[in-house]
Amino acid sequence: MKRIDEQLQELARGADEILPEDGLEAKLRKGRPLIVKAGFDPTAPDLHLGHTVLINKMRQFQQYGHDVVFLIGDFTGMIGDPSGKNSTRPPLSQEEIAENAKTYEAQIFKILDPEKTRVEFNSTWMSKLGAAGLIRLAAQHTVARMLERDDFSKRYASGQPIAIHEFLYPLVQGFDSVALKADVELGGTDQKFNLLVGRQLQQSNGMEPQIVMTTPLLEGLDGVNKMSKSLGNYIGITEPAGEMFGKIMSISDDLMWRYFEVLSFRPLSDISELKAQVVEGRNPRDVKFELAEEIVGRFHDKASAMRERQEFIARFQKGAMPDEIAEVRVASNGGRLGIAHLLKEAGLVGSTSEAFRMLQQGAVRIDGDRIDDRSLEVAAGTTHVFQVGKRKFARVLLS
RNA sequence: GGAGGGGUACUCAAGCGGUCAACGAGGGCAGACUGUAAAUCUGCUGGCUUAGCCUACGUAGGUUCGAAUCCUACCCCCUCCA
Repeated sequence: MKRIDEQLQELARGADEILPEDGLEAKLRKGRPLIVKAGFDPTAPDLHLGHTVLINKMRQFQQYGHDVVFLIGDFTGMIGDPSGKNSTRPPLSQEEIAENAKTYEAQIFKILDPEKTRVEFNSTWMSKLGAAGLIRLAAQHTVARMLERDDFSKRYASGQPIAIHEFLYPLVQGFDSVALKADVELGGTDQKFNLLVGRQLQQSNGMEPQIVMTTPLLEGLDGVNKMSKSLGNYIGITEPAGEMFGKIMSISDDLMWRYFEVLSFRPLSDISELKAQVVEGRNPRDVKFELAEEIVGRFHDKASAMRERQEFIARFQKGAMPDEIAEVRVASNGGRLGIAHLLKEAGLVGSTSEAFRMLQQGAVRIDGDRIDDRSLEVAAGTTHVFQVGKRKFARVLLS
């Protein structure tokens, strides 16, 4: 096991809060592998880089030799984390849960070591607990403490309903820590309350309370809002290599350092070195290349990461066409086809109206030559590369 | 149960009989500049058999030469009182 102060420094990296502050060091000094728990929702996982901040943290613990538990909250899933929606989710079937767990594994094992990761389901112990056990559990916490949760107190103050079962969510999550004898629990900043309930329940059960570590919500591509699917500012970890590379390259220089901190596996010392190089005049773009290559390499492989880098240079620095352009067959009706319709049929624009707009704005190129003639017709039997904007290409065979 | 307010394009939000495919802001897209950065500037942002048509302002009707704007009914949201 590595030296404790080195562990501490890297483990604290990018973490939002560690509670209590000096608790982690005390735990590490025990000199045994710690049980590190992080819980996940059992609904169909479609992870993006924002989610991986937490998983990366799990990986770090794993690398330092700790016992990392990937906990799938199949029991808690029935409750649904309180959000004011005030509805109980229909429980997922055994099959669905198993399937979602597999999907999780396929995604998280790009980061975590499958050999060293314990995957658990909280229904294992929760379904054995029974009604009596649940009542005993509920007896260990008070309404006043529940209402400390920001979400609850706001709703209570403004007269919004809080269903009783919503109180069970933090309790069950906390009980998971009791059942697993967790030393550390990781979660997003929004989980802070739930994580702290775990501490309290462990104490009630005569255990030493776990350390709570929260990871920040990662900013999305726009650098302002949290990365989320609904805002469209995300990088999904199953995205194609080219997409992923391009998206990382499109982030601002400032944001790049943030991503380095929480997404890169490189030690902090490397990152300080890179920062120093940029101050000395190194082009930040080249540093960004390194980040993009590392991330793409993680979720695909080294070879495709390098390929995407070459592709990127050729395409955007030298203005070349991409190597691989999707081929599309488009049927003309009677030997010719108007440019607007061709672009629509080829899927480069959403409507003919949009095609006309793009033409007007000078966004359309045929074989690299800009065209703005909206009445242009293309003869059948020809093949050309059509381009709309900087990134949409199609090789169109007009028949 | 009673009283009032409101539903407009991706979002927020003007308009309250014609000049409204609908002000403005955000977002998005495109162009310029670049490092496909960021910032900035400019334009666009319903559809089509594209320079003219068609469909759109909660839903369905009605009044009118003409309605997002007026009337009726219905649906849905919010606030206050009980």
